[in-house]
Parts: sequence; C-alpha cells; structure tokens
Amino acid sequence: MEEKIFQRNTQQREIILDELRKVKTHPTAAILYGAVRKRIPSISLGTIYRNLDQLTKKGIINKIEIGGSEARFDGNIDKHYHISCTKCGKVDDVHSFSYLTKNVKIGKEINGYKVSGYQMNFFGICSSCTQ
Amino acid sequence: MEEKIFQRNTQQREIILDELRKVKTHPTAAILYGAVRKRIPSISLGTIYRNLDQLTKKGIINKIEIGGSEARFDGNIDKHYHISCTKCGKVDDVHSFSYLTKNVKIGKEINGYKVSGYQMNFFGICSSCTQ
DNA sequence: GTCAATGCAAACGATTTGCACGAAT
DNA sequence: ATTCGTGCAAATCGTTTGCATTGAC
Repeated sequence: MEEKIFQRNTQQREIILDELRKVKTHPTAAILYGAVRKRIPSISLGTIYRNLDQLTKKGIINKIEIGGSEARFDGNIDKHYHISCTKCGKVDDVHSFSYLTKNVKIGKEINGYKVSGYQMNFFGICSSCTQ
Repeated sequence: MEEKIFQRNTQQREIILDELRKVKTHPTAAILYGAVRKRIPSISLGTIYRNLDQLTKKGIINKIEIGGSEARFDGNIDKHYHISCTKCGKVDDVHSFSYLTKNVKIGKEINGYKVSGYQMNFFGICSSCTQ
C-alpha cells in the first residue's frame, strides 16, 4: 500500500484494492464484495463502500458513475473514457478517443463556474447483446 | 400536446410538461412535484416519475443523469451540454462548446459496441458557491 | 492504550411498483 | 364500456450511517 496515505493500513483495504486491480471489468461494489469475501468471509458491504470511497478520494482508484445506475470502480487511473452497454450495463474502456483529451481544453471558467473537470461517456450495445 | 404520441392525454402530463418547459433550471422530479402540485394538489410523486419517464422515452424532454445524484430534467432538447456545481448540485447549460459537437464524431463502432450516443458533462463550483 | 476501521443492522433517499379507482377515449 | 393513467402506499435498490467492538499503531 502507498506510504502514509491512510492512518492505518488494514488487510481489508489492501485486499479490496488488490481485487479491483486484478480485473479490467469495472466491477460494482457488490461484485467486489463477492470477490473479496472469498478471501475475507466476514467482511461487510459497508467496509467495501467505505474503502472504495476513501480510495477514490485519495485518487488511488476511479469511481465511474454513468447514468442512474450502480457505481462502478476502476483500478486504472490513467486518463481514458468508458463505453457502457445500455442493455446489460457492462462498461469497457475507450482508449481510442485520446484526441479528445488534446482537443477539449477545459476553460478556467464557464458560465461563472470555476471548472474542475469533465466527464465523457459513450453509450451503445455491446457485442454480446447485439446478437 | 404532440399529436397521437400517447394513448391518452391527461391534464397531469400536460401540466408537468408545461411546468418543465417554463423553467431553465433543470429541476429534479421532487422540485417539479412541488411546482405541479400548486396546480393539481392531489397529484402524486409516482405520477410525476411515470410521466417524466414516458416523456423522456418519447424524446420530448431530456433526462440529465450526472454522477450519483438525483436525476434532473430538461425541457430543452436542442443539443447542448451541462455543467454542474459539485457543491450545491445546480446544473446550467453549456452552449459554448459547440465545437465538440463538430469534432467528436461518434464512430459506428467502438470496441465491438454499436455506438448510440455519448454524454459530456462539466464539473465545477458555481459563482454563488465560490464566495 | 488510543482511536481509526470494522461488522452489523438499521436508516436513508431516489425511484419503482402493485393495486383498486377514476377518467379519457 | 374499455382500459390506460392515476393516487396511494408499500417495496426496492444502492448506498450511508450509528454504534459497539476490534485491531493497527
């Protein structure tokens, strides 16, 4: 775990992070809960949420909030976008739109707002759902 | 109301749509509920949700889903983006990024997905919250 | 020993749904 | 007369929180 970022390093947080980094599927808290429980059967869903929240706030992981659906988490914090299937909810990475990163300059100010960032998501039907 | 889009035209739906179109503030279902109740005191929140959902599906209004917060609704269906205040949750229009519309070409396919659209949201602190 | 982090369960807020009644066609 | 849309209340879902206990330091 990264140095002295947290006051205490718990096995729970370490394993949550490990399980998240292990996959490239952008799991939900519930899915992660299932995976972590195999290693710490007594862990609670609340602990999953609390740690995912902390890890997100420290910038160690990314929280993906698309539409009104369940939040998903991403162990990869490199700049990239996501595309989500409007049928099954699956989320995949989109690396091919890197030109967006170059072209979209976040202004210091828009309509009186001090701009802190932006979010870009694509929607579609994934290959499994197309058939 | 628009022709024969719905099976039955109810006063409830008409007034919900009227109240939404009347404002430029992207109200939540609850806020709209408050406004509509002044004209139909007996209306229920469930009816608000059901109608907003139908109107959205018919493409008559837009549902704005940003982050994990309450959905907001927009009577203006012209292509534009939104910026939301991370402090108070207010949502404003962003028209100034029209170059995005021109520059971002939605591919027919990304990573095996049949792309149907995309979403772009800006975040920041609004002028009222800055002080 | 201290206090942050946990497990548990209850609470929460937004949204959805089942059902009997009322109203648009 | 038919049956869609409503009002009401209960239910659902994801997420958060209070509290007593545990464990990292």
